[in-house]
Amino acid sequence: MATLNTPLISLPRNPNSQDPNPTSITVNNDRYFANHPILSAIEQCSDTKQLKQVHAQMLRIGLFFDPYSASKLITASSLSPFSSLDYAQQVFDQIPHPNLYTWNTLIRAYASSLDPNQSFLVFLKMLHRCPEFPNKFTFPFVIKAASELLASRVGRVCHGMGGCPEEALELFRGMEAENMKPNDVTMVGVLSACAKKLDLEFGRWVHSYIERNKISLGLTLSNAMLDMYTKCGSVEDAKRLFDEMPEKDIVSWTTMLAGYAKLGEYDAARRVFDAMPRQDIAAWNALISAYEQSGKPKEALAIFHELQLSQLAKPDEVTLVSTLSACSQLGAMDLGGWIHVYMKKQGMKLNFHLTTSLIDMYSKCGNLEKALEVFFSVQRKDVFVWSAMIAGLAMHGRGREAIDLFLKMQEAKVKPNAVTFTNLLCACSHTGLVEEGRLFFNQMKPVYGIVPVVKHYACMVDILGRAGLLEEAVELIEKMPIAPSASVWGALLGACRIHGNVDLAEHACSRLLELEPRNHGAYVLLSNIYAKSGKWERVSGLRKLMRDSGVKKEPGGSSIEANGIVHEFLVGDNSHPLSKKIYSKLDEITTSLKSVGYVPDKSHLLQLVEEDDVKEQALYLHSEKLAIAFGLLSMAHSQPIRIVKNLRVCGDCHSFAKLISRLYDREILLRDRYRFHHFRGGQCTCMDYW
DNA sequence: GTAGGGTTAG
Repeated sequence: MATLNTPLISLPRNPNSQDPNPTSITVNNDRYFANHPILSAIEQCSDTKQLKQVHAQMLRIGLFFDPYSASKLITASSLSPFSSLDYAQQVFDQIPHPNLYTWNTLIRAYASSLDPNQSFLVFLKMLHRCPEFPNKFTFPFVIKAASELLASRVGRVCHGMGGCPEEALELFRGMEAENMKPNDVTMVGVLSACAKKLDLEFGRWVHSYIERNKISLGLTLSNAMLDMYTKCGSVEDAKRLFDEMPEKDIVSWTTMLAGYAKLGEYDAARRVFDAMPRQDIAAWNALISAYEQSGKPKEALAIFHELQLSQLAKPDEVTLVSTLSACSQLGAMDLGGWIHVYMKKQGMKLNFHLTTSLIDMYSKCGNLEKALEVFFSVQRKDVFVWSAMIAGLAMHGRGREAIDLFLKMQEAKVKPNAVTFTNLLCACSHTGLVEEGRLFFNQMKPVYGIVPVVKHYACMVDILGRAGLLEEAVELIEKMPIAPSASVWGALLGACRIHGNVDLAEHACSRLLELEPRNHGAYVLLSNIYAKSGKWERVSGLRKLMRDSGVKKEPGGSSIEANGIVHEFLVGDNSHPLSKKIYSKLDEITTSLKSVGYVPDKSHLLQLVEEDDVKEQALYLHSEKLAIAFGLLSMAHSQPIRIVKNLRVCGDCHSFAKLISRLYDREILLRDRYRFHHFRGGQCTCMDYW
């Protein structure tokens, strides 16, 4: 055994000598000592006595505290012809902090023993004591023989846990450790959990596991696997499986359809839709929701209309949730309201999803009172319902009420989540509630157990920055435990615009552009700041920079719903059939506004427009002005003018709208990228704080 | 028994 005396040069410190706490030097690199000569000596042992000698040697020179080496010892003591599980357990118990590899080895040892159920106990201990999560090596070791009875029980539990994929997967792992052979029903639950966790690697492993264990791949299990592949982002794997399936049903087709649609491959999705033997409502819903969720609300509504015309299927709750969401995005309140009436006529009961969508739709379409009506009309409310209502109040600048609602939510014992806090902080920001914002932000972790993520920091920077507390905002950014995102710098930049801080703006802008070089919003904001302080040469420098780097300003657009039809206007748009009338109406408005002292604020107009175009300023009329003029032309006086804009409203359009609301005695509801502006009698609900 | 389509967000 001369090799046993080989000095252990490669060990950084001797763990077995003076160190009172040998655990501290456990090497985490499993293969660090893979070539140590002692390890081959282990393999040469032919009885327990020899093995014990090697063990002693390993302890003496410290090699034992290397997890990989210790595992070799466990393997030898448990799996060799002279195996002794008791001894293997002893060896294991000497390891101060066994790592995943070591645990796996012991589980494997028990799984191969006469009493495989023991491996389940070891597995439970591992879940309790091992800081690492079980991995794919944990399972193959422990699956030997099992009881079908228990397997199906666990299968059901897995299914019951469809809200908690994590636990379902853990159960599967636990089940394997208990030596229960999973059947196809179990695997459906496991795949469904994979799909929810978006774990492709594990999903692929489960696939091969199913094949290796000859679990019957029936229609349902195949469908579950299709779903796993599409959800985990591999539509290729799904397609391959789909083509191989001897039997397909409507679920298989819909799964493929949804897979393509979610990837934005709408043509492929449509081909699947048209090719399937029959389109039930789920298939329609898959198309509608894919469009709605990828910011294509018009396309979503077009499909909804097609569905109604075809009468091939009846809209259900899911259809209406997606369609309402499309209405929210567009500000299409007539259609949204129609859906609400339709639901009542159908006798549909409001579930949480529908309630949330209705509140969101009414809020985003500008009818906050109606949103509140829905909110108070339902008895039971979940965190989505509460959060949507808080968001609604927030975007309408009713921060105090949002906070009140947040407090009521706790009386109702509904636990707020991260989104609730985003909405709440948003409410504080729009209403300038600095103290409250600070308080809630600081309470998140200690009181509610919610760790602030970057979005919450962005809100907080926004709250502080808007209020002019730029130093405190910068301090917060510097102290952030996570890397500030573009939105954090964006919030700071926005604050610099309000408070005219050019130096800080330049800093924030450059940090933002480091993260998102093509963020045109950053250029526009900085340009606004330069323009406001009269630094025109810097404005043109910025313009050149944008041109050279090929960054284009996102064109502003506004939409307005009149008599059930959504009309869209782009900046300088003259494509509307009533364009001529709209422009002459605008002339008329401008003249009358000027007579009461309106002075167009050109700094917003000039900002990033090419020199030559500036001469044709009329071509660059902001879209909200066109939409307002159209609203005045085509809507009854009693009707408020509701406009949705894709960008933030500029100062000039803001004062323009205020004046119109007084001069023409019209209510104007303008939703911009960040919030609502509710103009009435020459005032705006944002109190000019936006 | 199990599988497809859904809600709040700087």
